[in-house]
Amino acid sequence: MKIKMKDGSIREAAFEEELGKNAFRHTTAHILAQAVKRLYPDTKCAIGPSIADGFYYDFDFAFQFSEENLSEIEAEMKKIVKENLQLRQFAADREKAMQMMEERKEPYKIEMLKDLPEGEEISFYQQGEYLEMCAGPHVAYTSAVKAFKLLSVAGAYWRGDEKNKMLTRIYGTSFPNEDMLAEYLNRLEEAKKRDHRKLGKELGLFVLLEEGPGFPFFLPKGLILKNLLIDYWRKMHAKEGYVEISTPIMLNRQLWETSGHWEHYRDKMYTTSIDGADFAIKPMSCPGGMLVYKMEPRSYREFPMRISELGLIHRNEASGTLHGLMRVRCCTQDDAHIFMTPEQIQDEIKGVARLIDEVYSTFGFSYHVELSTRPENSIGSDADWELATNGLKNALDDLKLPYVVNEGDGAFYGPKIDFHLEDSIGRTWQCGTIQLDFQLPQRFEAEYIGEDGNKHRPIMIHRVLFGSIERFLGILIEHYAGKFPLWLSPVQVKVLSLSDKYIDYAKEIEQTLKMEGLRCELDARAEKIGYKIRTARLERVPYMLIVGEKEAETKSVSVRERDAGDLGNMPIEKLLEILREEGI
RNA sequence: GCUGGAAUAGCGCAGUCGGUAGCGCAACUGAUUCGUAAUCAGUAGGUCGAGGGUUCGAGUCCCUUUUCCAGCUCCA
Repeated sequence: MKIKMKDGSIREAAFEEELGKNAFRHTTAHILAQAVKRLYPDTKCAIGPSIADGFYYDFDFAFQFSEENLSEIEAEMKKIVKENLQLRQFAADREKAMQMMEERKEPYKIEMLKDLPEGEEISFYQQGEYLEMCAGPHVAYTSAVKAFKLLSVAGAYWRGDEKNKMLTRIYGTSFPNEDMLAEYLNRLEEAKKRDHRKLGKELGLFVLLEEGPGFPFFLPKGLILKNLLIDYWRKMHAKEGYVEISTPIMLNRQLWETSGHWEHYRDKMYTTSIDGADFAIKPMSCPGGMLVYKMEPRSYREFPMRISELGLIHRNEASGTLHGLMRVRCCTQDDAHIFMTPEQIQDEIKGVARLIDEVYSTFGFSYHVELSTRPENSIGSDADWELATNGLKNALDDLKLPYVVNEGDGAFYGPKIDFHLEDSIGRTWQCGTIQLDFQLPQRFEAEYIGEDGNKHRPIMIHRVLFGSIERFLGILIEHYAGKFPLWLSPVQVKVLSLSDKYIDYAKEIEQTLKMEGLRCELDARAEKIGYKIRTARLERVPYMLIVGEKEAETKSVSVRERDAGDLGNMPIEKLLEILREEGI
């Protein structure tokens, strides 16, 4: 069973197990709140749920709270655990509940109370002197919480609305024993070593500089990766009946007015003027694709017409949201627009979903699916939205793909299916998406001649598989922890010479491998072999070839694999055979 | 954008009470010519993110600002 946690992450888990863990974490959140109230009685409490790997509690402190305060709270929490307080549940009617919360001067609880339906009994939990309005469930005694840790402090808007006051959120986690806590913290540390920003720097893949916040620079090895992903993508699309185009990154204001972007997406667009006319740099590729569609009369016989475009797009994302390659201001979307008849909708959506599954399986990614519905700031009629949303739903049902619904999270022109991937510490990122759009064809007055000889309006799908190549690459780096499969490795083989005496032979090997199309480097420094191996390993090079006297004499190489270690001595043909089998 | 933190050599970091900016790795030079995760010695490298202020004196204290980190909001 899939469970969507309050922090947005999706977990596969047995329901009872999940409930038990949640009750446990939720109780720890109560202990946290009780400790805070003891230490700083003026603090107002908001909410404190359990989340995927722990819990949080939102407070409104009467003073400037910082991480330095966490240790004194932890000390107080330990006391509460030791006191072994019982958590007693009781119900109260609305009036009584209101009275209790007013006595305790808890404005956030009062606000929540006001929103609860009339006549409903309200649940409370009491532990020692601390009273919390809460539906539960909880564990029975505070002493059950044997191991916990407060992890970080952050701001969070009251009720998740940026118009509201920002509260102070304390994150923590708890476990039934110290070993489990230590193991969790250790796992977190290990995961941080896979961070694509750290690996990107260590492996020389990309860099983000102060001169261009959110605008990544690709370094030689990173660009090899990016280009390899593109090669893979192009081959796949050629096979799937797509034609590729490329449209300008800058187009005039009128076009963006027609598409609706000027009105609905303007705050994220970079604009400029040319010869006195307004222009915008594209935040999406669809309007350009639309113009290509409209170039000449189209027939139903050409449908489904699948037009792909690796679009370089720019979006002025808010500064605080930037995150390595995962969230940038400039990226390459592996876009495609499919024009079709209404009858072709189901098959096309299913075809794209299958493609996405194929791509993600190739890299060994697991993903979850969300259906995002009509947002507030949208264009188009209710009927169109319903038709489009049902179209996506039916396709998902047909495919038997489990999904969660994300109300109001669709694009302004249509609903979408989103495919989410996880990074090394469990944050999820939207990558693939399939969007059904009735609006753009109308706005651009796109047409095709049907079987009946009359003009009709085509249906349009926008879709990406990677999402953005940058984000996908970020996920990829973390997924493999920098140890890319052979076919993706920026350097596939490194030749390590034992001393200068064998450099000529080492160069000969390097040349042979390069002629075979392998990405190969030679380490000919006057260093010991152990040191060269160490360097190559840190670079995560899949194969190391050691060449010295023995190899030069027998015209062979001694092979070391990144993980498997020594593979022994072999002729170069044998090595090539191994590499081909693995896939180059 | 919001809340809280951080910024010192290419990278990873130390720098106490405000009193001469340091360590390791990398780089460079020289020696070593070596058999599976670090050979030895030496050299060079800094407007301490930027701008202002307090002070006899600021990496250190204060203000402004930029970027980054965690989370929120938003999103591919």
